[in-house]
Amino acid sequence: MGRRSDHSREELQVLIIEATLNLVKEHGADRVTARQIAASVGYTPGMLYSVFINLQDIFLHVNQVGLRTLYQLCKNAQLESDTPADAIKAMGLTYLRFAEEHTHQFDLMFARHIQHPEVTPVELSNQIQVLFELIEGQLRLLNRTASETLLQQTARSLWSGVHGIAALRLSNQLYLEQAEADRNIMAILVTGIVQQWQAAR
Amino acid sequence: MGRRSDHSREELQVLIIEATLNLVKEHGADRVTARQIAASVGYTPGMLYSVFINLQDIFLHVNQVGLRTLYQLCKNAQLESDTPADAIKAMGLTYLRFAEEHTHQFDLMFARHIQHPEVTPVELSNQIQVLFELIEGQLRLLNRTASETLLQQTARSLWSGVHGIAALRLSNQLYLEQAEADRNIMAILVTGIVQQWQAAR
DNA sequence: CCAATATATTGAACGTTGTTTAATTAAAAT
DNA sequence: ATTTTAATTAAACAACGTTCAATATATTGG
Repeated sequence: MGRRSDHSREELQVLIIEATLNLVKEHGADRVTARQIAASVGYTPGMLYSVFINLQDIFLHVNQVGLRTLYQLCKNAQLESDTPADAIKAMGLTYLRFAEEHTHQFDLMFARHIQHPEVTPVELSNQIQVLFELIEGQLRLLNRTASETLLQQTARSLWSGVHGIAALRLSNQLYLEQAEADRNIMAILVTGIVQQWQAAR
Repeated sequence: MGRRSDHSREELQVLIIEATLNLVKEHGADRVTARQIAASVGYTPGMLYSVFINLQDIFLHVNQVGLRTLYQLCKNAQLESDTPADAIKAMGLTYLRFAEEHTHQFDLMFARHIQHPEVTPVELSNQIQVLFELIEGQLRLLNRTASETLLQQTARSLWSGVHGIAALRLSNQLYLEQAEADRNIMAILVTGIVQQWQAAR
């Protein structure tokens, strides 16, 4: 048709990202096609490439939205908690819930090689580091003398642990029939690591 | 050409699986195509579908090989260890090393929705459960009174934790410059959980 | 030993996919 | 009103997984 300008470049960007997010949530990233995205914003596939570099670039932006959401959820969970240890458990629970309720989105965010680039863009890596800092902050409240290095490693140990539970849970590789098994496993992991951290000097 | 019978059905199966494993190791599963596999065993793509259902079926068989390898490596690591706690750490290290040395293969095995079916076939799930039992065996040596439920959950907490570290490590999402950071993080995780398990009743 | 049957393998096709680009068409500028 | 500019499209490309009729070779029966 030629120039339509129903939407500005920025509006188009937001439109595409939101449409893609919805499609991902419904069908999973690996079933979302450029033609689907284009159709759902009322344009042709070619247009997408005047706003983004390629599909991967679109998914990257979708993941930014996801990380922002996850951060807000963790932040809220933390604010509603009484003690630092509770805050950490609450964030873990939030993480598990997010993975469960937004499975496809979670997959896109963390499953390697599903549309992931060789190097994570700085905007994304910054957002992840901010999430780490949320845990580090709570940990520091529990132990003011331990080294910064140990603090960072402990935070990553917690984060990785919870992430692993979420990942295996989603692919049904925990092999425990009990309901809430993942919650219990998380509690074991978190309390074990936190106790050790509190005793560290 | 028609009937060639250079190889029996079973030979062909093994040939295809091995060829695919090599291609996966080199390029990653998402870059491996049916045409590549066929070419590397000296046949045309159509033939693959007389031996396997589809590409996903081939990858599933490749993963069986991977799990067998991983099991053997863990078993060896365990046998070379003096104490149960050491054995668990050694298996964790083995896991991290496997993920690092066979990144693409590891991705295919554990990254959700990279050619994964809705339900994991029983042969695969059995192999994973056997891996769990390796940890459970060592844990039991450290505490003979705690309940079976807690034992299973603790084993999964350890396994998930190590898995999470490997997964985040591979996608460069640990954000620690220090060499061997993943090893340290693993040590923190394992000792924390194991200590708690030893104290449990 | 040759003809008939059975079957392993192919070759070509189908419907998709992501991406590129020339052509088009409408808005903006003159 | 005409020219310029640029947003959008339509069509094409190569590559993908998969299917299936055609084919060529083994195996069988006479």
